[in-house]
Formats: sequence, structure tokens, C-alpha cells
Amino acid sequence: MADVSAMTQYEARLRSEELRSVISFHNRLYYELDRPEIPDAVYDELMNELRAIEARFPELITPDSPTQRTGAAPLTTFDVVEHRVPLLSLSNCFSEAELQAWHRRAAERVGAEGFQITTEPKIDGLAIALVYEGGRFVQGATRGDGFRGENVTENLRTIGTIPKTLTGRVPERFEVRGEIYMSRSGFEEMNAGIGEQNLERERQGKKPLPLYANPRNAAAGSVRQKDPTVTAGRPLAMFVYQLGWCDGERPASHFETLAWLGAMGFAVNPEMRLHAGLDEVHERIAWWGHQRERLDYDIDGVVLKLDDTRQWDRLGYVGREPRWATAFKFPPQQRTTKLRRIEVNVGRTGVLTPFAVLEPVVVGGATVSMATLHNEGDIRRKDIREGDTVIVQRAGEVIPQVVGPVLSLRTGAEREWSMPTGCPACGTPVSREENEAAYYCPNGGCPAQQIRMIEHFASRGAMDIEGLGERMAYALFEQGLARDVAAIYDLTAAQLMTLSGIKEKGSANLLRGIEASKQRPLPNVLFALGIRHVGFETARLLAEHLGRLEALLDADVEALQQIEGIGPVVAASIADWTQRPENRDIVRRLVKRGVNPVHAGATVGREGPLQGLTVVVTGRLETMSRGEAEDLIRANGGKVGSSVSKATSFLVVGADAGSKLAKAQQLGTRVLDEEAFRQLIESGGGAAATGLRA
DNA sequence: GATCCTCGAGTTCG
DNA sequence: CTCGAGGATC
Repeated sequence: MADVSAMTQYEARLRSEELRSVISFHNRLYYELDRPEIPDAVYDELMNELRAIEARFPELITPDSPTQRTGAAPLTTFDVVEHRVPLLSLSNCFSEAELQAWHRRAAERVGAEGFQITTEPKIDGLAIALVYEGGRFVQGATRGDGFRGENVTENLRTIGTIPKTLTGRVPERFEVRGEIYMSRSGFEEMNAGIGEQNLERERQGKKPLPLYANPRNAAAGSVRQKDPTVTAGRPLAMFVYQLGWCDGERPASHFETLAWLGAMGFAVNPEMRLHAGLDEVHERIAWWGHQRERLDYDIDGVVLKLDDTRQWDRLGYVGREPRWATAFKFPPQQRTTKLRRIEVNVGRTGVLTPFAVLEPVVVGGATVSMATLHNEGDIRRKDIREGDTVIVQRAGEVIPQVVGPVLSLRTGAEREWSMPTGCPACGTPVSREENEAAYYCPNGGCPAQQIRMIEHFASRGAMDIEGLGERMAYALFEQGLARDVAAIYDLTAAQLMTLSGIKEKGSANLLRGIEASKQRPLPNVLFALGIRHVGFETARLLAEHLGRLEALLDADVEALQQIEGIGPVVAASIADWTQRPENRDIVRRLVKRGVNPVHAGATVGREGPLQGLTVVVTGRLETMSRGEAEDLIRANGGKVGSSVSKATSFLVVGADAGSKLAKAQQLGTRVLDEEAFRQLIESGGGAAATGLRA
């Protein structure tokens, strides 16, 4: 380790930058790729050096420094509060056209006469419901799932902008709703403070506290603290945006309601406006698009509501979204950053996928350091070069995406990229089919492919072996304990314990997971084998045809092609797989070890309320996982679709639905929320009763 | 042969 | 989520 005490600040800065990038690199190898290159001791040494530099030069600490990343959020449970009236989510509009469509639908239901609309910034914080009795604050709860939230009353009492007692004449009992947020400046200050505390903790040998990634996380984390005095120290504020329920008189205008609440002592966003028509609304939204950077809090859109609350009842709801309100969402936040270099990943089928290694940048609240570049053609088309300054955004608010280079910032030092001639994992010369986008590593024995294959075999939807993930797959393969997927079933406790980091408990867990996986149904097993072009859907078709696993060995191309949904390419791929001796051996060994599922019979086309319907699921559901929802659809005779098209009967939406919902709205596809979907199935009413088209 | 739809495969961060 | 490619259909 270099002598930190003798370093100049300049040297320290260079060295700390270098250390951060080296450590991040090894973090990635260790945590994500399971390919550690350096011993733990060397890693610790690097970390220690970085800590020493940061202790001496605190100004060099960056939020993304690996020293800042340990420590988990406190896990506290709060009492559950049932909301008297559920807190719903809002529909989203992403374009003017969608906004007009929303307006038109509302106008149709309200009647031909015009109506006034309120706008206000959509603050990126967390929704809260406050209950007042006799003018006193008695209870505050988080939104939770909309029906039940967490009781965080004591923490909310520490927030200055939440009045404890109200002024003037107020209803006996009522609930107001609003957003708790943290200002940007407060957030920066707070994180800096935590950074300083961490220096102190460092000296005492304590674990550092985690820094918050963005103001919204910070607000949410602060409200959910166990100790109210901690919340009290956080720069939180609240804007009230709606009257929830109310025992007593209330104004019939939303705008007036908020003025009324303001007079009681609540903080109401001063940027709230009342508009005579949609044109004014458009203007206001355009204005916000430019102004939002100037606010001291993050907003992600503009909320629109009909002002006349008597119209709210008449308009009602689509699923869990009110028709009388919507949120106009700003386009995804884009940032620019430096593309350091382009590296290549090897998939389980041998596909080589280039990805960008980026200078870490915060986009939409998350730090992005990698993004897929899909294939060489895509890189060419966008003219992305190593060293370029590129625009990064998060597609669907999640997956980072490189939009393209900023050509004006080219220095001439950028390097054009092309696919390496050898596989990055095994060195075998790569190949590409005529007219295909992807390059492949043709070496079936390529270690990267083998490991990915084991990972896939154990993954959810396949054999679902608990305890066998990326790391374990790597370890098993590297140590020679499982060179192929069938060998998993020969593993012994003694062998597993030779792996570093595994003791009795871990090995027993894994063995239990492996044992349980023998019960997986045939479609899962066929899918798990990782035959090219055979995903879960095709595996199910195959299962119907074969009936049992061993029949795969006798499958012939002609017969396979007769199966609807399987064409020449897929049939050939399956036949090719089954005629390879090593694969035949795997199947025989699996059967011998007890992986021998018998297909229970047709599930597709079964009788049920969803018979003849194609259902697509999107978003996060509350009471079931995505997979469970899909099973439910199939069990009731429906088909599961993966994307919305004209053939889709209806879309089931959960929270944070993205492009599929937009697509459905565009096509006029019916949209059901989870509740309505459940009712449809439970009622068994079928297509006719609900007016769905097949 | 063109077009629409569905499926497969790879993917990011916390 | 997105892209690419296979399958079905006209």
C-alpha cells in the first residue's frame, strides 16, 4: 500500500480515482460475474488504501465510492393502518395525443360542456394520508399498497410543515393526502453530513451508514425510521394535494378545497393552477418542462384533475385509476457520460453481446455504469465509439440504454469498435450466420456457456433450484463438481463443503433445493435443458407432444414440425440437440437420478372462464407474482401473451405499468386491474358476461 | 413474399 | 424492457 501520509492532495485524487475504478471493477467480477480475479486479501488492501485516502482527504469522497456502499437500510416494522378510502394510483400520459385522449374521454362522460382543470407539479416523494380529529393530527400512514399502509404517525409529527393542530373551523374528522419530499439542497447537505459521520465511525471501527441515492429514497427512508428523533433531523417537507374523506361539508371545487386546506394551516403547493381548458394546460405543461430544473425538489410530471369534484363520482374509475385525474409524465431523464470501453458478454447459447462500460452517472435516481449495446450492427448504426460522450437514459424507467453519441464532443481520440475475433471467455474464433445480427462463440464447451447453462437450468421457470445462482454455478463448474447439468444430481454434502463459503447449513439447503427440483413438471424440465429456440412456450408445446422426458430422445424432425407453433428451424434445432451423444447422456442421467416428470395432460384449451382469451400481464401485482398470474390464466383456460397486440383480449395491469399499458390504450384494448381480474376468474362468468372479445 | 404476432434471449440496479 | 427472428396467415 502506498504511503498515504506523504501524498499531496493531487496525488491522492489521482490515486483514489484509480482505486475506485479498480475496486468497482473487481466488485463487478466478484458480485456480478462470479469471476473474482484477485484474492480477498488483495481486495481488502485496496479498500483500506482508499479508506485511508478518504479519511485524510474527505473532500475526495464521492457518493459512488465503493467505501460508501455497505450497510443495509434499517428494517423496521410499523403497525398496519387500513385506509378508509383507498389511495389510488394515477393513469399516465406520455404525449400530447394521450393527454387529448384522456380529456376527450372525460368530456364524453361529463357532458358536452367544458370543465376546468387544475394542474400541479407531480413531486417525486412518497404519498401520505393524514387523519385529523377535532382539529388535531391523530394519525399518519404511508400509501402502502393503497389499501393498507404503515402507521408512521410519530415520525410525521417531527415534520414542520405538517400542522399538529389546525386553525379556524374545520370538519370533525377528515383525511388529507399529500406528498412527503426532501428538497434537493437538503438532500445534498444530509448526505454530506452522513459522509462526515462515517469518517467518525470509521475511526471507531464501525460500519459506515449508507448514503441515499436520491431525494425520494431519502424521504422514504427517513419517514420509515425506527427512531423519530432521526426523522426529526431530516430535511423533510410536505405538500397537501387532496382531501381524502371528510365527515362534514366540503367545497365542490378541488381548487377551492386546497385553498381551504391552506387556510387551515396545511402547506399547499404554490404552483397549483386552475385552467379554463386543455390549451392552457398544454401551455402550463410546456412551461414546467423548462422550469423543473429550477425547483429545489424533484418532479417527474404534472398532475391534472377536474376541478368540479361532483364530476368525480360521475366519471368513476378504470381499474384503480380515476378517470377524473391523470399524470402527464416528462420524457425519461437523459444524462450524458463517458463511454470508457466496450466489452463483450457470452450468453448461454454462445451469443456474444457487447455492453458499454460507462463512467458512473445518476440517471433517474439510479447510478448507471453499464448498458447493453445489443449487437455490433446496433453500435454501427448509432456510430458509438469507445471514448465517446454518450447520452444515457433508462427505458421504462429501469433498463439503462445508450441512446447515442454526442457528436459535437468528439475529440478525434475515440476508437471505432468491432467484435473481437476470439471469444472473450475461451478464445475460440467467433462466427456469424449470414444476415444475422449476433455473433456466436461456436465452442459448445466454452466455460462461459457451460456456467450460464447451469445457471439457466437452475433458474426460476426452469428447475427453480434454491441456492443455485450465478455464484454457485460458477463455483460448481470451476471446481469440477458439475461439468454439466445432470451432474448436479450427483452432488454430495462432502463435495459441497469443499467450496469456500459453504458449511453444513448451506450445503444442506442446496441439496434440499436440488432434491425438490426433481418434482418439476415436464415443460419446466424441457425448458431447463436450454435447447436453442426452445423457451418456455415451446417447451410446453413439446411437453404436450412428448408426454415424458425420455421421449425427447426419439423425437424426429417430421413429427416435431407437425406441432403447431414449431416450424422447420425450431424442429431442426431440437433434433440437432437430441442427436448429440453428450445431450442424450444428460437426459438418461437425469431420468436415472429421478428427474422423470410425466405430463399430466393438456392445459391449453382447457375449459374455464378465460377459454379462448389471450391475456397479457404487466406491472407489479399486489397479491401474486407475475408467474402466479400466468399460471392462473392458463389454469382457467386462457393463453398468456407476452406483448399487447390486436389479438390481446385484455391486459391485467399492476403498479408501475409501462409501455404495454400505453400500447393497450392506443389500441383500445380492455384493461383490468388485479381486483377485476380476480373477480372475473372467481365469478367464472366467462367472456360473454364481461363483454370481452376473444 | 409480405406482414403481423409471438417467442426467445439477454439485460440493470439495488 | 428491447431487439431480433421464427411461425402463421393471407
